[in-house]
Order: sequence, then C-alpha cells, then structure tokens
Amino acid sequence: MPKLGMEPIRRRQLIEATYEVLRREGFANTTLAKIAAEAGLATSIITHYFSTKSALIEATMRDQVASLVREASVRRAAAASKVEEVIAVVDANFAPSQCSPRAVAAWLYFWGQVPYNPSFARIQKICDRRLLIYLQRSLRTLVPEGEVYDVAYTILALSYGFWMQLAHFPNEFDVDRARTMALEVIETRVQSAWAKERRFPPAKHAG
Amino acid sequence: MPKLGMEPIRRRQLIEATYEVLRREGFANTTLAKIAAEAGLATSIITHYFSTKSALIEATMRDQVASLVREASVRRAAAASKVEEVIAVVDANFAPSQCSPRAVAAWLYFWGQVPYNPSFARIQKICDRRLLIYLQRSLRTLVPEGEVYDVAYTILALSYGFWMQLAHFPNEFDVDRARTMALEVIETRVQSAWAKERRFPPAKHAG
Amino acid sequence: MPKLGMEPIRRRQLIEATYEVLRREGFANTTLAKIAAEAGLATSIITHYFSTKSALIEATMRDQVASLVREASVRRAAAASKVEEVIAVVDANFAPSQCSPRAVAAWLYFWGQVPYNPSFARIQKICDRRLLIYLQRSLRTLVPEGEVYDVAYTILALSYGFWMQLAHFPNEFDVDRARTMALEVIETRVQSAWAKERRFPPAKHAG
Amino acid sequence: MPKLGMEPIRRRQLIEATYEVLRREGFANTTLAKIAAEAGLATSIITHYFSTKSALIEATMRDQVASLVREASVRRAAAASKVEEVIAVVDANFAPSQCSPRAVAAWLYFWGQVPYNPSFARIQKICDRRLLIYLQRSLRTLVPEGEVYDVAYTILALSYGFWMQLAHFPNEFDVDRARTMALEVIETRVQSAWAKERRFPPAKHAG
DNA sequence: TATGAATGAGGATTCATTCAT
DNA sequence: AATGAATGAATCCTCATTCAT
Repeated sequence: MPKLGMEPIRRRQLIEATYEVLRREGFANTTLAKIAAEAGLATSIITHYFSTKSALIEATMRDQVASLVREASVRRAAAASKVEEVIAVVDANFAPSQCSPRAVAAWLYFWGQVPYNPSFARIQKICDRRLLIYLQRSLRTLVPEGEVYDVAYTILALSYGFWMQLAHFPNEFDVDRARTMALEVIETRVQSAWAKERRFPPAKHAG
Repeated sequence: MPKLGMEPIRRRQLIEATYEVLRREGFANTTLAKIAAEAGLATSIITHYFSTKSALIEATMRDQVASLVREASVRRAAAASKVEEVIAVVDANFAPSQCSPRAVAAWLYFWGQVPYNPSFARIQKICDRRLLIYLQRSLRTLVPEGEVYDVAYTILALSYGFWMQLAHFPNEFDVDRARTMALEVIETRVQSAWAKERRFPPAKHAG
Repeated sequence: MPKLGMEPIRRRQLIEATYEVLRREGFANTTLAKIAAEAGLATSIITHYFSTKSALIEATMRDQVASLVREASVRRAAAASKVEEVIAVVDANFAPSQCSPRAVAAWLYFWGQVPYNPSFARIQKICDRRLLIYLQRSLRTLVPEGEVYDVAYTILALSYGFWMQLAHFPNEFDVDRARTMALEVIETRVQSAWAKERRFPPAKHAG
Repeated sequence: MPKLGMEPIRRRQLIEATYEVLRREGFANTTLAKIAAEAGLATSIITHYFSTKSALIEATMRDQVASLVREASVRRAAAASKVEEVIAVVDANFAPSQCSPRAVAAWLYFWGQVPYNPSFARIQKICDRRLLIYLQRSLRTLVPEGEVYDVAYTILALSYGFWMQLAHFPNEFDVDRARTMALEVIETRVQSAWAKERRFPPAKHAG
C-alpha cells in the first residue's frame, strides 16, 4: 500500500511556499519553479495537487483572507466591552498574521487583482461583509441605529487605509499610534452620536 | 527629413495607451505589443521613446500620482474655508481623474508594487507627504497643534480606505455617502479636539 | 493473498480502454492517465502489465489487425462459392469489428505509424500477405494463373481504398454500395480474364 | 526602412521544414524546435508567422492536398483521350510530389487526423470531390450515365488503396505495375459497361 | 496485486528587446 | 522618425515512468 494522506500536507506546504516567494520576488516574478524550489519539491507536484498556477495562488489568497476573518472573530470573542469589540476588529488588521511581510505581499497582490478576478472579488466581498457585520453588531448599542452602518463602514475603511500605510512603509509605520488614532475616531464618533441624539431625539425609534 | 517634436506627442500617446491596456487586460496581461497596438504604433517605438517596458510603466505611474496631487492642490485653492480645504483633499481622491477605470487600474498596480520598487516607494512617499502637508496646513487652526498630524494622517488613511472600496466594488460604492462619512469624521474630530482642549488646556504649547 | 489470474483480465481491460480513448481523444491526446481512468484503474497498473505505453498501444494494434484476419478467415470459411470467398474478404473490411468508431481510430493510427515503426510494418505486412493468400486461393480457378496475383492485389487495394472513405466520412459512406462496386470489379475482371484467355490462350500454363 | 516582404518567404521555408521533420521524426516527434532548427531559424519565428503549431501543420497539409489536385489537373489537361484523362488522375496519385517520403509522411498524418479535425475533413472532402468531378467528366462518354459516378468512385478508391500500399512498403511497391492494374480495371469496366448496355438498353436515358 | 506519491524531461507559447534599414 | 524582422530566455504545463508500500 502506498504512502497515504500526503495531499493536505503538500497543499499547506505549497501555500506556505507561495506566500514566501510572493514576498521575496513580487508577484511578477513568482513562478511555479521558484515556489516548488522553496518547498523543496518538484515543479510538477504543483500541477499534481493544484492543477494550475492560478488555483494555487487562489488557494493562498483564500487562506490569507480567511485568516483575517478568523483573527477578527477570535479577538472579538475575547473583548470585554462593546468598544473593545470594535477595536478588536481594527486590531485584527494589524495582527502579525496580517502584517508580516508575507501577509502584506499576499494582500497587495490580492487587492490588485480584485477587479480582474471575479473569484477574488467574491472573496473580498465576503470578507468585507463579515467584518462589517461584526462591527455593526458591536455598534448597535453604541450609536443610534441610523448611524450604525455608516460608522461601521467608516471604521472598516479607516482600518484598510491604515493597513495600506503599513504595507507601503513598514519601517516607518507605528501600529500603536494608528491604533490610538482609530480609537480616537471611534470614541469621538460614539460620543458625538449620542450628543446629537440627545439634542435631536428621533420622533420615534423607527429602524 | 525627420518630423520634429514628435517626442512629447508620442510619449503622451504611449502613456495613454498604457493606462488603457492596464485597465482592459490587468497588469499581468499588459504587454508592449498590446500597448503599441492600442496606440496604433509599432512595438519598437516604445523602446525608441522609453528604452524599456518598466520605464514606460513608471512614467505612467508618475503621471497618475501627479494628477492626484494636482487635483488636491487645485481643489484646495478653490476652497472657501479651512474645513472645505480639508474636504478638498478628500474629494481629490474621488475626482474622476482618480476614479475612472483606467485610474483605478493604475493605482492598484502601483500600490501593489510599492514594496518591490524603490522608485515607486519614493513616489508614493512624496505623494503622501504632499497631501499630509496640505491637510496639516488647513488643520492647524482647527485642532490643537498636538493633534494636527494625527488628524491629518487619519483623514488621509480614511480617504485611501474609501478609495479602495470604490476600486474593488465600483458599482456599489456611493461616493457621496463616503464623502459624508468622511466629513462626519472631520467635524467630530474638530469639535472633540476643541472640547478636550477646553477641558485639559496644555501647560505650554510644546511642538 | 494476491488475486490470481488477473493478468489476462487486466490486459484485455486496458486494451479496450485504449481503443476507447484513442477513438474519443485522437492519438495525439491519448495519455496513460486517460486510459487508466477509462478502465477505472490507477495509471501505474499500465506499467505493471505492459511496461511501457508503446507496448500497450502495440498490443492494441495487434489485437485490431488480428481481428481483421480472423474476420476474413471466418467469413471465407462460410462462403458457398469461389466468388463468394473473394467477396468475403472484401466484406471482412466492412465488418462491424473493422468499422466501429474505435476500430477506425485504431486503424488510422496504425496505418499512420507503419513507416515509422518496424514492428507495425511487420504486422501490416503479415496482414496483407494473409489476405492476399486468401484471395489468391479463391481466384486460382476464376482467373488465369498469370493474373491471380494482380487481381488479388487489386481487390485488396480496392477494399482498403473504400475502407478509407468510410473512415473519413462515416456518415456519408454507403457500405452496401461500396460492396456492389467491388463486386462489379471482381465480376468484370473475372469475365474479362476468361474472355481474354479464350482469345489468347497461353501456349503453356507456365506458373 | 526595415527589410520587407519576408513573410511569404518564411512561410514557405517553414512549410518545407515541416514536411522534412514530419518525414524524419514522425508526427509524434515533430516539435517546433526541430522544425525551426531544420529551417535554420529561431523557434519563435514560427509563432511570429503562424501563431500556433497547428496552424503551421494545417498550412502544410493544405499545401500537400493542393499539390495533388494541381497534379491531377495539369496531367489531365495534357491527356490525349478520355481514357488517358482518367489514367491521368490515377497517375497524379503516384507523381513524385505525392510519393516522396515527405509527401507520404504528410498524407499519412493528414488522413489519420481527418476524423478529429473538422478543418482537415473539409479539405479532404474538397479534394475527393474535385478528383471525382475530373473522373466523372472524363467517364461520361465512356460508360453509361447511370454508372459514371460508381466507376469514378471505384477508381478513386482504387488509387487511394494503391497509394496506401506504396506508403506502407515503398521499397516493394511497383508503381508501374499498380498503374497497369488500375488501367486493367478501367478498361474492363468500360468494356463491360458497354457490353451490358448493349444487352440491356435502358428504356429511356433517364438520369 | 495494486496504487498513491513523486519526478524530470520536454514542449508550445509568450514577450521584451535588439537590429538593420 | 519609424518599423518589420528576428531572437532567446523564460514560463506553465503535460506526461510517461519510477518507487515505496
């Protein structure tokens, strides 16, 4: 009987190698040969387990995006308050799993391809939606219902924007400071929302 | 007798063609042959005027980034108040010149390359710095000195974050709503900043 | 405990699968993987029973050629007259075993390889010779001795020629009509031969 | 101004090289690299002038088939009688242009692909039809109208059958003898046809 | 007996770039 | 100024075959 069950092992191995080559070479110079060499395997093993290069790349991207959602979910579950829950989602973007050079390389490639790859667009949409849902749930008691979505969307965009700065200038970006800035926005938005609410209470609390 | 003064004309022509092919094909499928065909010229003309493919791409990227800075500068000059100046910078990111499919394609490619191309990193840094300077100048009278940089940086990140949403889902993104959200952040930050200032006046206006 | 006596079963199975894949894919796209899949077996089983791809192909070709000779032999044995014996050989070429899509695919590949594969050339020569012998034996009493070989050779060539038409345009080829045409040639040749013989009797029946 | 008008020259050059490699290596071992080497050119020149390998192969096949039709047409025009016209078509199949090792290699590949390549099937059909028309025209005064098509078809099949023998065993095949055999068939068919006609005159010469 | 795992050689094709005119 | 001609390096992918179990 032959050796069995190598598939999941090899797939993971190859995805890891893809991250690394993508980081080291940039996507324009990422070749199957380099990925295979990085994994210490033959080039043809990639076709064997992934059929095509784009399937491997796509699997890698799915892996990266999934790790962001997981990161947000886990951190949120550990939060002690609603505001901390919100911050947890922001923080997820700056988790090591999202900021390591490999992760940055993957995200940059992925975001650049979203408009050209329907499958990528779908994945990105799912990711956005999930994070927005997390944010909205936590914000529901913090800001008036009419503002929940906008505040959530704002926080998401802000996170992505900060993350992009980190991606571009990793040596100069100060994660803690960005975290503080985000927190500032959240707090002022929350306070201001309630202040407004107090000044202009809605006639009825219609959804 | 050779035609004189063709150089600037041809260069412009080829940059425009590069935008278009980048948009239509995605950067992975952008070839000199396609760019030349788009421009209605021979492939070898590109080498003639730009020496190499990357030189042409780089020229195109410079062109795109310059247009953002110009857009911000012009809009800011037309602003009627400090807050409007700030908003002008945000708006610049959503100007047609930055949101057209061609522009989106160019920016996505450019941002993806920043960590791998020192020249691109330099350009991006210059762009960021310029926009930050615009924002800081306008914010100087709106928020306490100690917060100027952070607020400016926050607004820049927020703009980029919104822009990325637009880039990914152009059909669903609502520019006006994003604009409103950004304005909301700015206003609450400004108000809150002064409220804080009033409550905790700094002992001395340390820089 | 290994199953015994699988060899002939597996070999037959794989030959049948080879016919089918050859038909479905054409020889340029016939791979061991596809043959194995068609047989519902692992690719490596082929190496196990046939050592190499060309051995499997060659076995399949032998099988096909043998079936033609068998077809001719059986039909000839059932013939009621000398002329019917001759027709039997022609008919063998149009038996279902020689005209099915699988058979056509096999023959076309085989004939195309004859000049490049000494083994194939040998097989084809044996087949030709056998059919010629059948024809000559039957013709011996029908035409003068000096014409036996030529008439046999003519009939063989005609059969192959018709068969090729069938191979190329299976939907338009009319087997019965071809059969009639062949019969016509045979009969006129036989009659004419004897007419000539009557007009110009050979001095002696030299072999 | 660059060198001009190389296209037709290169195309012919590459077609000739294709013939040669096909002959030398067999179609399974015919690679673009070998063809280019045979032509003394770079591999990429093939893509340059033919886009794809199959386009080059197809052009070569068209060339070969066209040469058979041309051969038949020219020889027929030079014929001195109706019977000679018929023989001219048979002879065309054995012209050097159709019997050279290169030509044999090309035809064998071509015929093997006809059922898998609609384009090839079309070409083969056109060739058959043209030769049949030539034969029918010449036979119209030689055999009764009702037999013209069948006799023509019989002669065509016979020619192809003989040619296949030549293709398979070039060292043993005797072209002159085959020619004689074909002539014999033609003559006996013609005579017999008229003899039959005399014995059983059709009530009316309906088509 | 049977097969999953793994590989390496080879092939078509793409493409930026050089060159002669 | 402009371009057709030509190339060679590189890439993805296919596939027969080997091997350990």
